[in-house]
Amino acid sequence: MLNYISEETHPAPVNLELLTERLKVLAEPKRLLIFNLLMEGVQCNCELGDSLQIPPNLISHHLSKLRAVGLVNVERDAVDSRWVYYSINRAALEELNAAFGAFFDPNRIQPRQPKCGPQALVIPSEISVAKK
Amino acid sequence: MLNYISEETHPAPVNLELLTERLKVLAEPKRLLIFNLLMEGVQCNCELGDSLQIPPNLISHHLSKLRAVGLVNVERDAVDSRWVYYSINRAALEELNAAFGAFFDPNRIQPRQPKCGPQALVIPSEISVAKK
DNA sequence: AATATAGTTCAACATATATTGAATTATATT
DNA sequence: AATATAATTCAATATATGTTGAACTATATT
Repeated sequence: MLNYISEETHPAPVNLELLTERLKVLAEPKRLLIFNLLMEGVQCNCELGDSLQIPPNLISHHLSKLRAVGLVNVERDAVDSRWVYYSINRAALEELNAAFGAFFDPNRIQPRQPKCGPQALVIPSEISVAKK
Repeated sequence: MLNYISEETHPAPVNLELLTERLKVLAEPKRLLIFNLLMEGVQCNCELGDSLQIPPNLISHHLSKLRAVGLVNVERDAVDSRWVYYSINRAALEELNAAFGAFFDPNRIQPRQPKCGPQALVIPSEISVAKK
């Protein structure tokens, strides 16, 4: 696991570890397609596999990754418990949306503050003069 | 490259291929830290490496990935072209934000529409009755 | 009780990519 | 001209993870 050591001097507006974890899971073509189908309310393993032409064991694998980061819920059919239904975890999705929006907010972009390069030698003194 | 074949029957609200590509690049701990620093206006390879305790060649590698998907811009120092300055591509970031927000919008979540499982045998006929 | 069904788990394999150290490029300094 | 500097490129390696086929679990049906 990575040491987010720069957090001390350069704090990010969100939990970077959690954000990375979730993005990693979502940044996979087939999982994003599965996620898209779940957004539409499709839920059993079989239908996901049929729609995407992916074998059920692979669907299982990808769903378990999505579950592991809390983005997807599971539920067994009350009548016939062989069927398993998957759904989007709305709270987790809202959390993800908020975190993503906060971290990748274009308004966070700051202009260059040169601490290296030729200008770094010049500008600091100019600033200190300007301040007085 | 994956065939986004389900696009026909289950269209996503955004270009999934581009979104996956960019998320893949961002879903890496060190790159997210680099990105965070760039948001603060830090830009040369050397300072990124110093802050994050990462060798310059590895910084180069990660920056090239970020550049490859258009999220980061490059510029050489006008006075001393040995220095290279990196910055966030604001337009790309705005595009990414919009796409992410559209795809992961919690309001897109639909209730289950059973097409398989025990209830699938019952409900369709009920619907057709209800429609008449 | 035997068989069928929905789904998961497992081990083996394939593939992608992060990491490392050395070599290279291009420019600036002495 | 020789050396130093900032950064990139390259080949080799390590690591993570998607994919596959077979075995397995649990429940339902006949």
